[in-house]
Amino acid sequence: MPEHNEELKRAGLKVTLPRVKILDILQCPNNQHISAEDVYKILLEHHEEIGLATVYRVLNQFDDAGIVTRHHFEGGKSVFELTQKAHHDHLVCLNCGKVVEFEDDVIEQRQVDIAKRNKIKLTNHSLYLYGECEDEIACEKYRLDNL
Amino acid sequence: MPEHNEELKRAGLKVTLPRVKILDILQCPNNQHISAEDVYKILLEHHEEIGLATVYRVLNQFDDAGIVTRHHFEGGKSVFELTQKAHHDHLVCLNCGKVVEFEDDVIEQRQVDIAKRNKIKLTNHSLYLYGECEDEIACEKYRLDNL
DNA sequence: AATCTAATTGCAAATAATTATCAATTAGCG
DNA sequence: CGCTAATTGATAATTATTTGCAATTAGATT
Repeated sequence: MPEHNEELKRAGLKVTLPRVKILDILQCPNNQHISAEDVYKILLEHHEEIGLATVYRVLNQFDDAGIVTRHHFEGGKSVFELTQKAHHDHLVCLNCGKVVEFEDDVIEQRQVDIAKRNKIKLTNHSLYLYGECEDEIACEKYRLDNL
Repeated sequence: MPEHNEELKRAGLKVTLPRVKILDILQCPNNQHISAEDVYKILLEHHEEIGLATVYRVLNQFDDAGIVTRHHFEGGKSVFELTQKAHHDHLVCLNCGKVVEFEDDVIEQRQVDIAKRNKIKLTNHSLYLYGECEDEIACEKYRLDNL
């Protein structure tokens, strides 16, 4: 927990209950790639009286501070994940919602080359692969577990 | 124009004024990668009395029929482009909004491999590169021209 | 060409995701 | 401990998009 305090202070943010709780939730392996709405739902389940507006505000502050990374998966709403040390991209199952992270140096390098060739200084990129789990039974189980 | 009629009929859609006008707009080189709102604005400029809801509905029908492809660039709103024969990805300048299309067979192939390795049947993907034009003068000019 | 019917449209109201307002509360420096 | 700016909660506002429904219309059928 004290590591949370440090992270927040480093970002110039006061250590408040909403921020610490939200970091706790983001840290949980089940909650990688989670939407603001879902963070809010989990807070409710934990009987934390934190407003949805605060969740949005805090996630935006975390994004600005680089603590979380925002993604726009298909489906309209933003999802957030704790910023990892290493860059990676995402593979998403459209049936069960499972997200697999991957990194591919060849793809990364070709992106840089393409940008250079077009005389554009690359600032960031998003690569999302969408598909369906080949193991349908495991897929359905995952979907139900994360209803 | 008759080519529009054929395209619509093939999709099982009646040939109506809104649909033809919207296809006209999408076809214009200036309007590749255009939002529903912007299609609507152009219709207004052309004094076409077509409602915004109709624009959304038609674009969705075109998307379902494969006539257009929907993209989620950064910034929240969907943009549409006429579906091209060949798949391609996009490079977007965050200053002027210019969109460059590119295709890279190596990247495509690696995506397929990554999906296979993770036992997910790839259905589609989105790859967007974001950056800033290196030629700032041309960039600013482009931005102003497309205010 | 007149008729018919299901598809289409326009408008306005409804949703969904997110942001802004503002008064009340609070972290943490002095 | 007191102060002040940062933070929060509740609610209203915004933005992007969809939906309900009555009126209109494309195009198949007489």
